[in-house]
Amino acid sequence: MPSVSSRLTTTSFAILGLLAVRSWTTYELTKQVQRSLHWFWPRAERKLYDEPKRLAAAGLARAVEERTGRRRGTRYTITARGRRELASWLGLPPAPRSSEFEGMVKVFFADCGDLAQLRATLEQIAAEARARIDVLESMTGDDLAGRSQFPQRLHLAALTLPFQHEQERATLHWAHWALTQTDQWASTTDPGDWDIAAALRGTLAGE
Amino acid sequence: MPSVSSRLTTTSFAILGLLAVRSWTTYELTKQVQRSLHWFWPRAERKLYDEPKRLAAAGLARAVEERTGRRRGTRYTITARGRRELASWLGLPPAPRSSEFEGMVKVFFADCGDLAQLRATLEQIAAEARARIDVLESMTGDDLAGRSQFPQRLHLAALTLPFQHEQERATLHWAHWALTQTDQWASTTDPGDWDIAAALRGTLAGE
DNA sequence: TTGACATACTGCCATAGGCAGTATCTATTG
DNA sequence: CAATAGATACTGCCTATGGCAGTATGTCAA
Repeated sequence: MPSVSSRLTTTSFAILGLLAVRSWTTYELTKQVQRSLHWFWPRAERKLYDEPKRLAAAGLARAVEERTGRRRGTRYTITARGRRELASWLGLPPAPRSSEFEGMVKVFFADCGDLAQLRATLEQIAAEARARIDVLESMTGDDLAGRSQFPQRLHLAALTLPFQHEQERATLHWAHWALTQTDQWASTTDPGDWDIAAALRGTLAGE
Repeated sequence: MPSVSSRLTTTSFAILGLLAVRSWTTYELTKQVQRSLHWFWPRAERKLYDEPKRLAAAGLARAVEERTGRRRGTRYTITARGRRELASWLGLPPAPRSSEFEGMVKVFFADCGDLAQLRATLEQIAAEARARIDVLESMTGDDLAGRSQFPQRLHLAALTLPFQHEQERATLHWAHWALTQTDQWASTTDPGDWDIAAALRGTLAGE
């Protein structure tokens, strides 16, 4: 059991937010995080078993053990104090965005490998963005068709989904652009006649 | 001293990549990560003192102690084996992108707070994106003006900078759009006459 | 009845974040 | 010349987190 004095983190409040929507078992929480939070606050499944315990220890959630036959299960529900802490937290300035993009690390150091590797990486970046767009389109289609999980929160989904779509579309567009640009490269250390300055100027102009 | 059997991580290869460009002291590495890698592979400064040691222990980098008077310093240089491992790693498929966006967590759970908090969060998201655009424009301007730190790698900067610009512009654009949409909301739980379906349809159309 | 999948959860170990601290050099200012 | 601020250099310590692998039980279809 984690110490009650452990501090609350963004993950704590993110899970509190889900508990504010409804009560969940930890297994349900892991599924819901995968479906929603993962887009902008990804967390390891393993830790989603610990966090609700920490919230309960801090008095921000209540844990109730359930049984299905001999198989135990714990259901977590937010407390009034948890709602107040969450409301307070929402009033604090958010931490800066941060992004982990291993594919971009590979592009950035492409000169240590060969052109086929760089292009394969770009193809993989494009494929992942495409797959994510499919998932987002499916989710948005469900919402439009009235199959929303939480209809009373639809306006919030309508606020956040556009951002995710835009990020994935921008990533797909960039990967395609980069594939086109590198098509004329002689090697990863020799871009041939590629107009670097034009690419940089295009960057400033927002092309 | 970390165990030689410790596995290599994306961070290991990212640091190897910087060592492939030139040799660095750890303090120089922390500054360079802040300037470049941080955009797509942010890492805590504290750990950037450990990682080169791990690379040296694994035979992928060489550490040479220097002295300035009585103040010690260690300079790290990539080894031939390190270059080969880096080249191999570049041929592996990249891990999925992931993003931590605390501001979006707050937007997503805005119904637990009030409208002023939501709008303040959106303003802060916009302010940060704007600040980042300024930094990126300055970097791109330097590159265009021939003040590039590594002119022989300019083609790689011209490949990766457009992506960063686009991400920040898309974020700024979205924050402004969200501010406009929420302007007509009665509260965080009542969007008034806001056309949710139109917003969702706009999402699919890429508006 | 069996096997696959769903549900439920933890131990363990490594990586990573972050705060705070100590140490020394350099340059500027009074 | 002395003091101060900033740059350079680094580690201890503690918590948060990722991830693998494992055990356990229920449900359903073949």
